[in-house]
Amino acid sequence: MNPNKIPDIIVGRLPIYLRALQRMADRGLKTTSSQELGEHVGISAAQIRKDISQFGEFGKQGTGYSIQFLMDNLREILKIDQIWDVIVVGAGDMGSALVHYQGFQNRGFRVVMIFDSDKSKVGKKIGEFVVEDIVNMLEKIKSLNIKLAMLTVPAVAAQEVADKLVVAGIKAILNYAPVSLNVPMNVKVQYIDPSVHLQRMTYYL
Amino acid sequence: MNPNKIPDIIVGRLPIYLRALQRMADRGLKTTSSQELGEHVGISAAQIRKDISQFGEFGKQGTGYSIQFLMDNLREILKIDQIWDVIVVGAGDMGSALVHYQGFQNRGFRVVMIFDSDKSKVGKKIGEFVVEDIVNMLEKIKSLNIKLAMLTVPAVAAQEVADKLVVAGIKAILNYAPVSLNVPMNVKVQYIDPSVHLQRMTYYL
DNA sequence: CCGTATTTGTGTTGAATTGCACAAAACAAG
DNA sequence: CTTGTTTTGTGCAATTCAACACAAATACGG
Ligand SMILES: NC(=O)c1ccc[n+]([C@@H]2O[C@H](COP(=O)([O-])OP(=O)(O)OC[C@H]3O[C@@H](n4cnc5c(N)ncnc54)[C@H](O)[C@@H]3O)[C@@H](O)[C@H]2O)c1
Ligand SMILES: NC(=O)c1ccc[n+]([C@@H]2O[C@H](COP(=O)([O-])OP(=O)(O)OC[C@H]3O[C@@H](n4cnc5c(N)ncnc54)[C@H](O)[C@@H]3O)[C@@H](O)[C@H]2O)c1
Repeated sequence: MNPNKIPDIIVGRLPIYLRALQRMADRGLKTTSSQELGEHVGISAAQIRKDISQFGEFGKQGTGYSIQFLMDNLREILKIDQIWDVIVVGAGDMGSALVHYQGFQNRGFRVVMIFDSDKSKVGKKIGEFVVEDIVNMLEKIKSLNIKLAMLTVPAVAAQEVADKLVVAGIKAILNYAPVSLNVPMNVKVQYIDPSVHLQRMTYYL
Repeated sequence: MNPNKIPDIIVGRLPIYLRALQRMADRGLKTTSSQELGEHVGISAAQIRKDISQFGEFGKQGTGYSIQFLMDNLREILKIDQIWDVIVVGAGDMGSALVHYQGFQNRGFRVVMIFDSDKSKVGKKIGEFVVEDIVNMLEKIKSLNIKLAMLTVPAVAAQEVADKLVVAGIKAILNYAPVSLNVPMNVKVQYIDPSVHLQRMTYYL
């Protein structure tokens, strides 16, 4: 693997490539080209080739890429050649949907626990999980050595809970609360806010 | 308003600024500065000033920005100085969560209908809505002149449903299905896929 | 085995984006 | 009114990102 610093923007596209490759593999295809992959994901062939070539030479001239081989390598690059345990914090509608969601399987993740502060929810079952009390969260995260969390608490509680997650050793937060989080530089945050996403499109209407 | 073409990347940051401003307004603040706003959203003050100045002069030297005034202008720029009707397609866990979600209020959107193809779901209530049959979707979208849709069907059905949405006149799709969509250039798509977002962070672990 | 078609990886160029720095405006205090 | 402080808007420089274009490698048909 190349020791050079890879731009975030390139890393951000790799999961998109991987997702498209997985769909091709599901349809029984064995090889593809930067051209074909580009048509699927809406990115130029040249850019795809350049992105992939940052990490090594995975294609064959004249033939293109072996889908399986490229997927294996992308998974390794993204460190999802393993299953990451993820916790959910906030056992409301969104937290429940995520716990029920079967789509993390085969994508590198597994929900292992869900936490809430509401005593009337603690102990209740959601899918196969029992809602855990947030007061035990730090201890559980540490003992299970969990690095990833999805945050589905109300906006007003999000920063406070994020602080707890950081203290517990969480290194990446997928934040569903509609608020920007303040975390140390070594902790990554990604945001999902449907209002923001919709607002990015209404400008063009 | 400046007639110049504004880069997508700038438009994409405006909703983030707006969200932070709304939170400041909720806390009773009246003015802010590019410096302060930047600390909240994790973007440099210079960049915020340059982004905002693409659309006009909304600040006062020495004082900063009136939060209310800047919010009003950002809403107008993003065309959310109105309420957009949005439909949900796919009445599963995610579709239900979106229908129940109160967070679209005050952000420019209102869910008005939810569709599904499963006859056993059609007619059932989800929140205050009755699930509509997807066979009536084209007609309903056209008669209500709806431009926005959130797509929460399984990946295998997503492209087919997206095609129907395009035919019906939908101009912006928020796609929750883990697949890239192929749509005409005049239709915008935004993607929400928690696996992709998580995969963008594991690289750095 | 040869000629044609395909497709990668990459050096180079060009475009887009960000960062820097400061004049000019606004305000507050005395 | 003057002086000192704050903060915007923006020209310019630096950096980052994307597009182009092509040599080199491979496959294939005959
Ligand atoms: N439901 C959606 O479709 C949707 C969509 C987009 C974003 N969101 C956002 O996701 C978050 C959750 O949404 P929701 O609809 O599930 O809300 P919800 O109110 O149904 O659930 C929030 C849960 O968080 C728990 N909680 C509150 N404070 C907590 C704390 N300090 N520690 C631990 N748990 C705490 C509550 O007890 C509740 O169970 C919100 O920020 C919301 O804005 C939701
Ligand atoms: N649940 C989650 O937390 C979650 C998270 C991320 C992404 N997603 C994605 O969102 C989508 C929906 O997820 P879900 O958990 O709600 O799934 P789900 O299976 O619970 O719901 C899907 C719904 O779509 C309906 N449907 C199927 N084909 C249809 C068609 N052609 N036209 C109209 N409706 C159709 C089904 O009847 C079902 O009601 C999936 O693509 C999933 O990958 C879900």
